[in-house]
Amino acid sequence: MQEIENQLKDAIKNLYNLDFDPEITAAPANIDADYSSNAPLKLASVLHKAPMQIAEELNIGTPTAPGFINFTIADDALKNSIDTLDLSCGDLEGKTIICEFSDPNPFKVLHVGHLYTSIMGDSISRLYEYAGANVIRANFGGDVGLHVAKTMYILKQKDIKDLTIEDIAKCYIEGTTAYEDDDKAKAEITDLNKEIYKINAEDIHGTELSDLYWKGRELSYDYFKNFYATIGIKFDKYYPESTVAALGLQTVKEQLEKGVYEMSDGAVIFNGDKFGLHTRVFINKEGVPTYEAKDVGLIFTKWEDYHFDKSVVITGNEQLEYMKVVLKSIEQYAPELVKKTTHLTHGLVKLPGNVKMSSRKGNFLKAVDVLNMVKDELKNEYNSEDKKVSLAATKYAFLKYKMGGNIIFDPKESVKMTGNSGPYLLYSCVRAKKILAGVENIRKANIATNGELLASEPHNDGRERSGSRANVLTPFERNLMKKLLGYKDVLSEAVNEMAPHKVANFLYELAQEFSRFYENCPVAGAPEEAERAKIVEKYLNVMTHGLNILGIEIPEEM
RNA sequence: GCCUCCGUAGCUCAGUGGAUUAGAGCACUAGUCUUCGGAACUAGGUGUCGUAGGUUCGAAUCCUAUCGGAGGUACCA
Repeated sequence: MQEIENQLKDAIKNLYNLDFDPEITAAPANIDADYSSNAPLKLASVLHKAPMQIAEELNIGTPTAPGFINFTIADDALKNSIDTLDLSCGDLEGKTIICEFSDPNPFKVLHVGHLYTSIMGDSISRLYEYAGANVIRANFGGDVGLHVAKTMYILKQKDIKDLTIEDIAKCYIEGTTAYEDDDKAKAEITDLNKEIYKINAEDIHGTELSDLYWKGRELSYDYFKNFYATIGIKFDKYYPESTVAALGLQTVKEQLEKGVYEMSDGAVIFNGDKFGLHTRVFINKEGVPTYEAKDVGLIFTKWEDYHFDKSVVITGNEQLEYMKVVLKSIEQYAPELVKKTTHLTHGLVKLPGNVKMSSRKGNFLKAVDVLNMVKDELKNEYNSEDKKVSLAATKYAFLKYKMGGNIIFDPKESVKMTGNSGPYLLYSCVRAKKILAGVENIRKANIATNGELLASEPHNDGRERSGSRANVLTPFERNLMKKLLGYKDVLSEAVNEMAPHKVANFLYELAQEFSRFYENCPVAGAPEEAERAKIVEKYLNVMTHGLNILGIEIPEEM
């Protein structure tokens, strides 16, 4: 494929003295060719010639109306390309990329949205690692703030001996209700909020309130770490909001004097209206830094810690314009940091019927609920408790979607393990492994009966020898091989666009090709055993590689 | 009101300048199996690509308008 591109490029250069990067794509299934280029159509307006004329003048491949050039690749060339298929990529070698995602708040439970962003963020991190970057997975969360005060307000009224995360979750819902419905509670929670800031900032221990706070905080972080471990994700760095709040506060105050931020109604704001954005509060009239100021502190802290080449922040869509305001304000005094920062957003996870989940109201799906539903399905339908399979099903169910739009998570549908699903991919890999094991067994049996030398000869069962079968690959073999050759392009697209779903969808299509090959092309013991085994091996390499980018491991059996 | 994103098959989604016929999965129907494991394969689609204009040799894809949905819109995150 690369050779075709180079040949075409040279032909264009020689004939028209033009530097042009032709696009080569896989030909559509109903066309009798393997690859195709639309270069003549693209060149038509530049050269002021009819596309077909250009296609013919180039004298390469097969010119086809209205101006495509089609290419058919010979079996030997195809085999050679498969043999030399190289998956390595060093585009981001030496770069440091900090990837922030998941961002759960202590004193709250992890819901399905956290599961989604965690899986997505990890996969994007893996894409960068594949490209050679040093990736730091960062996790930012509010260990101080109103939500903590709301939870603590209820928590301190109760006499709980062994505090659990469920207690905390329940108290948060009660606290939010009290805050919204009861003015007296609201005032107390506001005071409590300031008190908690103080406990945190001055590291106060020994009082009833501070002990409860530190206990709850520790419990939350342990709970997060345990959960991430069960889904196979590890963060390199936790940034509790309290650790960046001071720097944020200080920075905003400094820039207030320089006129970037302004006072309004007793609060420090950034007037985004000037930039076509909206205005937001960075320090509220109580003197407490809001999330905005903390994000200012965070970006500078990240820079001090890592001197990153790129900083990716993944959050929900609802923070899109919020983040624009924050970044626009920072751009006024640290434009180089903003230039290195990319904000990626994902949609909400909703229940069928477009029901929005709300942790404040308590009608939501917890992250662990989703894992359990998948586990139950696997147990009930396939009598299996394989953790790799249930995790693959969960991860793939989220990763196959393009990031950005809302996801409708139907618990019944999303746990299915047929069709375009993680287990389907794994199943094809397990089959591929069985094939290779079968081939190996035959080889061993041959050694036992014929000795090492004879057995190393190509397998011969009286029919044609495999070496004599050049240029008669079946369509099933050809399709699978061509698909395999398309993997690298998909990978580089996925890296550039930070789009794991492209890898996911490619792997599914690849697995479909493999299944067709599997149904139609026997390997072990067949005359074509040697070259087919090579294809299967390559398939397994590519699948292992791609699934690794999705954070999915292949089991031995299933 | 203003800003951002989305609208593709009954449902959930890919495709975002290129191929006479816009693709997958789910669901539904009918087949394939003494198999290298059936979590599989094959066959079955009357889709106003939200609507209307425009740009282009060519538009689901780009532009404009419009309708519908979601999110945001100063002291939550």
